[in-house]
Amino acid sequence: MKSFFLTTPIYYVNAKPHLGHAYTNIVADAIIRFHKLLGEDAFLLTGTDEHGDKIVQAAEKEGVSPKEFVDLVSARFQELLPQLNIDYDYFVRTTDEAHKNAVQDFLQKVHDTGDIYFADFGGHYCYGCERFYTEKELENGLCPQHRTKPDFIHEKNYFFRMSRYLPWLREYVAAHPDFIRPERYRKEVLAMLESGDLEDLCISRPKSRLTWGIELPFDKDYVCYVWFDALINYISAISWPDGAQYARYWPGEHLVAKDILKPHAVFWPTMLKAAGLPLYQHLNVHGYWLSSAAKMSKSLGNIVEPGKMRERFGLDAFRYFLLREMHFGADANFSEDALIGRINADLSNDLGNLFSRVLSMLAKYFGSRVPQSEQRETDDDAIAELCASALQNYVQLFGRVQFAQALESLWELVRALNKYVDSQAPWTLFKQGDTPRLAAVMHTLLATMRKIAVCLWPVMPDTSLRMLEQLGQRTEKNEPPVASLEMEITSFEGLAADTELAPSSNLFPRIDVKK
RNA sequence: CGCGGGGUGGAGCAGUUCGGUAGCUCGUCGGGCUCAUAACCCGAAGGCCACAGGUUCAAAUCCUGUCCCCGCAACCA
Repeated sequence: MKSFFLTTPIYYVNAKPHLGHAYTNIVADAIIRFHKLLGEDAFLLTGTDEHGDKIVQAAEKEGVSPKEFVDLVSARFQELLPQLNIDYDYFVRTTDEAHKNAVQDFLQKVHDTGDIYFADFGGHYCYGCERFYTEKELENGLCPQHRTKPDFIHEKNYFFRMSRYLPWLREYVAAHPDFIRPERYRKEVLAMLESGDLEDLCISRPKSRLTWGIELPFDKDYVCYVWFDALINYISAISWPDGAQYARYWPGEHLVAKDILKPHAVFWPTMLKAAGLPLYQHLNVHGYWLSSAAKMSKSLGNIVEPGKMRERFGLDAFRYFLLREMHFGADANFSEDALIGRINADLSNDLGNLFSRVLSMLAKYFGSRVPQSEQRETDDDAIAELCASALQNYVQLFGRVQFAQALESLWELVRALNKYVDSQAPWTLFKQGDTPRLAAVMHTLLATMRKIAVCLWPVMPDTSLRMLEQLGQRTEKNEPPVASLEMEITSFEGLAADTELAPSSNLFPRIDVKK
């Protein structure tokens, strides 16, 4: 069985989860389910990033130890996952012993090759940002974020000789168009690599300044700083270097938002290269949800709370909206009007109503049993052909993380079915007593609806199964409804005659817009 | 001249790689149907594709220049 491995970023635990986290998780879950639907052995990793100064400060503010603090917040992130129906396989924490050991192994390995060196470093350090600034970056000698004067600190630190691998990386990215996607971010990375602004990476902090971190294996007076800690979670969680899971699942792919493009597109590949490990297969980068055309932020008070959306509109409708509305990679606007618009137009009117009208006709004309189909005509064949091509596009686009386009392709089929109902006018066939023709039309409708329901499982897992149950299909909670989606493309069969159907359907009630 | 993305009917977007009748969804207006969740189907109005040049038989698409918006720094996916 083919294996598939996907990671979300590990979330930094000093803030409350919001729409962005929900989106990343839902996309990750949809991708994982898509691969399961293709019959693959898919593994989803998510987790929390728990080291650093800010954690210590936040813990102090709450009057608890750093360990107690991260336990609490990490749990809060983990609790969110079942609420969004995220089918993850492992939740990694950077405070896990296994992770710490892996980070130390990795550091030692790179140190042994001579790519980590110790050097004097002087710079303008802002304690608020927990980072050094160059002269150029300062504004009037002040930190651009905190508007405070940074301290000039002179200290020795460890550096990763990243510059050595940059020319190689540039070649690699140029030669592999799919490595970073969508294209816009690949271009941005290429520009970064060609700018010459990138240098070696400072990877340590002296313990005198920071203790809440992983100790360097080759110097007990230092802890590891950010990226050599955080990024390694992607392999520490699957038991690198010696575990069976690592052997089975690596290399996998990553899903991140655009704010952490550089670490994932530049630092991480060079780190892997230096340690002699295979590179990941794809870096999938998504954009931001904006609220009234502004970035969501606590200070603007335009935060969207996923929990509330779920309660009001249903989880699956919410998931559908997020995947359909945002063109993966680009920013998108979130508004309740847009959400309600999608629910009413796509889900209630097009899809829900299709199920409602067809199942209701089946109840009237065939006692809610799948009729035997014998008399197929060219109109029916046209639907079967359209169905095959829509599914093929769906699979292809979904695989390229183009979810909006994939769903659009599926909806072309949904709309075609509504049209087909009108053009065939089963109610007229019924009045005329043309049972063979009526049976063929109804069978064509049901068979296509079944395919649509199957395709939607990654996006709307619960509703997909509900649709299939209404079509008399046997389903298992949280299991892919078919063994292989690809087989569904090549054959139009899949619905046995005489199967008992639901007498009626109301999958997505319309949302009344009060004026 | 820092780098990147974007500017397409009222709204949101696709199309730009490899030039050839400007497309989709929503909204609006008119009609049809009656199986259905006041839904579905058909038709119509509405765009000098940011602006100015250029290449070409032909440009939203290629080239040059200009203007405007957004990221690359932030509590943040």
